[in-house]
Amino acid sequence: MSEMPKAYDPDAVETSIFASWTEAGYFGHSVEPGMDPFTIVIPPPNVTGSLHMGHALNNTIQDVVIRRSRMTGRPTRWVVGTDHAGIATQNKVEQKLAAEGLSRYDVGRERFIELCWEWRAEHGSTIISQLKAMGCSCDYSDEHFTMDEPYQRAVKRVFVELFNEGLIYRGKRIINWCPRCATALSDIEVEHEELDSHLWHFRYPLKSPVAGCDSVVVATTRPETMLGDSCVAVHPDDKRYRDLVGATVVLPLLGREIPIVADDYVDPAFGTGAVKVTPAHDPNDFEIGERHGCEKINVLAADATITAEGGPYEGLDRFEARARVVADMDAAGLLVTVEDHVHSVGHCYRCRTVVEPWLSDQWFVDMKPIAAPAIECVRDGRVRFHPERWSGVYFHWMENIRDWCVSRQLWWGHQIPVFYCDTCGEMTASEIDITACPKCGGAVRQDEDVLDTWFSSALWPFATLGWPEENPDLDFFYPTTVLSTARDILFLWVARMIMQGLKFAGDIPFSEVIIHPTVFNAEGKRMSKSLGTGVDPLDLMEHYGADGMRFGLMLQTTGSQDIKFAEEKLASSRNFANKIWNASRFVLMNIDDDYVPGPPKAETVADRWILSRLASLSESVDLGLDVDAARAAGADAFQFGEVARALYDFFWNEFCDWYIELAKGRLAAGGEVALHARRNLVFVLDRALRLLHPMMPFITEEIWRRLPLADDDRAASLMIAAWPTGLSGYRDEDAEASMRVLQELVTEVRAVRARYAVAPKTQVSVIVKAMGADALLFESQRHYLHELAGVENLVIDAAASKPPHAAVAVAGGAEIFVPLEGLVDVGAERERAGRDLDRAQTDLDRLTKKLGNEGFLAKAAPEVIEKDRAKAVELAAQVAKLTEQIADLAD
RNA sequence: GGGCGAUUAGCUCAGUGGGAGAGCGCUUCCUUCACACGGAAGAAGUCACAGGUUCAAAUCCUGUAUCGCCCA
Repeated sequence: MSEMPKAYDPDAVETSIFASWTEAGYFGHSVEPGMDPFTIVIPPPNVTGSLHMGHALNNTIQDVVIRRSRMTGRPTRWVVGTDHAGIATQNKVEQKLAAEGLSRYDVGRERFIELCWEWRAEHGSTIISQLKAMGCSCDYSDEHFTMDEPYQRAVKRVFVELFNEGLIYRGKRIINWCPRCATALSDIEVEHEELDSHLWHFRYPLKSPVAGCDSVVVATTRPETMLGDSCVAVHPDDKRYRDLVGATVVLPLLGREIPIVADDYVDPAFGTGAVKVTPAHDPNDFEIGERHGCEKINVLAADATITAEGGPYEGLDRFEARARVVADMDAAGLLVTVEDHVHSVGHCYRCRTVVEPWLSDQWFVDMKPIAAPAIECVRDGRVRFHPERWSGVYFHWMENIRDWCVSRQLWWGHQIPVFYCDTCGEMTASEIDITACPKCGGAVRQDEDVLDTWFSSALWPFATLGWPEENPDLDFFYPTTVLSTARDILFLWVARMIMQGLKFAGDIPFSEVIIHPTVFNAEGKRMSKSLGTGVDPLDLMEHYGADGMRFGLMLQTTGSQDIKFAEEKLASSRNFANKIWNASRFVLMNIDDDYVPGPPKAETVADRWILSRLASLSESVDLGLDVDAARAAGADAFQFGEVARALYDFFWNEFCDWYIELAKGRLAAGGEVALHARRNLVFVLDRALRLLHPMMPFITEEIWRRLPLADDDRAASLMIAAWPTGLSGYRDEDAEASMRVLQELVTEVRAVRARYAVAPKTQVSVIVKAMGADALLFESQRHYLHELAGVENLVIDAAASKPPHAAVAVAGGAEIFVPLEGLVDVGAERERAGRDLDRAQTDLDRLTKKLGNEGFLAKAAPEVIEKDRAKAVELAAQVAKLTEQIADLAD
């Protein structure tokens, strides 16, 4: 066995360990009838993407739960792949063309799509290789892409079935138009932002005065849209305008004559109570226009310049047009006033351009019928959110769901499988491309638009398993088990997968949905590459190792919905890895070739204690990671932060700080004593490494392979070794209580040494005044005081009294005297003992009062009362001892 | 306007009814044969604020303030 270096070097092990896992085929999957599979589909990262902190967190979470499941022996499968990301990919390729002075129209649709595939071949595996660097145990032999040929068939099948059922329709509606991307967006792809703007009040003259009134004042936040006004609306009950309903307004600047109508939608309290109505450029105005039969005048072109309808403003950009309209109204004396106004402006979620509500022909999915079963499956608990409160957010959206605009004016994506006949006008949806109209045989042309990328990603959990073909994989692995994702795609993706899974795969797509926290930077701002506020996970892995980054993220993954990224947690995680490395190194250095593996043997208080703590750790890890264990205990699962802390505390504060130190003496003793100490160390280390492996796969694997284990415990890799079970028999409350007393004694003696700066090598004498169980415990474990506190001469005596020139302390029920000839500062000792006394007295007073409270005694749980009584007795004894010590120190 | 979350040590955050905790930072000491990416000891908090429930509140309820997110 090779010597272990003095410090853990992630670079030296990660690549080779990962290669060994790959070569051994551990990432693969197999159908094992009769077994309960554990499946995850990865949220497919954009093919244009590279790993960011959100990916790093989310994929660590998935790897943690899937590695644990694999170790429990369940057949596991982690489906990996990428999303074709319509807008983002198209942008990349267009940018490349632009560098050559070309647009997509110059190369044509067919060539452009070829270029997209080329781009994907060249760049599309970046993020997959980054997942490998993180150690993610995805099945890389089974990689999917949302534009794969079989996937395209699934998308077409879904579209055609929805079409034939009448759940997909085409219509002229107001949609959200991104002028930069030149495509429609669905409602939830628009991000609203409050902006400081103005409310402009315009005077619109009447054609002829009515009841002495010759004009009406309207207020608007988008002045340029007045070019498309086709009526003015007032509330029917608004007395101010009652006489004007039916009158005609002459639209300034253009001279168009438009009516004044009465409509309930108008809020009399907003602005002037009269609103200009632009049916082609506002969804509410569209409704008003429909009700009153007004013209829909489209004054914006696809690139957000003014159309010919805008008369003299034709060709101007929308913001330029706004300025000109305002200026011209002002010049005409029709600008009444300008108020400051904050309003919510929609931006494209891909490019941040201000979107325009715009009238155009688009395809929509009628959502209400497919939403109902998707609401039900969460309501009845078949699908559960973690944390549970996200189900409320889901319900709210699903219950108010609106039709989904699924057409996009892009080239890269799933082209809508609808064919129009130029001869008879028939519209046919077909899974296979057709060239002739099935009705009249005339020539057909396919709809030019593509589907929303989310339309295809909604099929991810079953399309990746081979749907719509019936096959064993789909039967066995669907529904999947866990879906882990960020909250920002709860509606865009998660809800739609649930709806489509139920509708097309006949079952929920997954049962557990983990909504993980969002990672913000240290200032609490969104991480953004363009703003330079991001942190690159690859840099972090370079500094802290993959395990350090993973564990550091897990430490920060608490119930909170935000993480303010704390890099120092990664530093402590790297240090933690090094600590484990060195503890393991110590254990292995103390094992020679003659060592015979064997079961652990709880010979000493320390052995019983560490085994009990190990059992407790095992339970905590299961509770935090296993959904069934958590549910049985009435808790929510997926408590990654708590699990990470439990592992950290066990390894560092219990195994390293105490157990290894306690074992040193026995190792030195040789013979049977040393043999059992070694076996215990190896056993505890083995089980603890298994528990840690899902979070820190590399270092645990590297160490574990070096452990001299019995054949029963061996496996070719820790990755496929058995998950620890059956440790609960090691629980031992007595050993834990004894250990607490011993630790207290050691700590008190160390504190005395530190107080008087006793040199580390100098041994001290200690007199302990103790009786009963404490005395027996100290007697049996007296060597520990020597090993851990440098105590050479320990006297345990129930009748001891304080020698002169001694430092004093109390631990549990025992009094401690440390004679330090010529060193002791009596004043300092008194001060110290006085502080201890104050603290003990305060606690005792509080408890005495509590125990004297009738209400407490009558209503509190008996074990709580008992615990407080025992504590009060101990405190009373301490108070007496400290009082006595202080009196002695007065001499 | 509606909903959700947060407010605990200098910083980042755990802790959901019964003794205020961790990591980092800080102070003192120590390179002792696993580890200085280390060890030992220590200082440090009005648990945002105000009411309420309870024998008992950081924890449950109500309200307020501040910050963040989502929806309309």
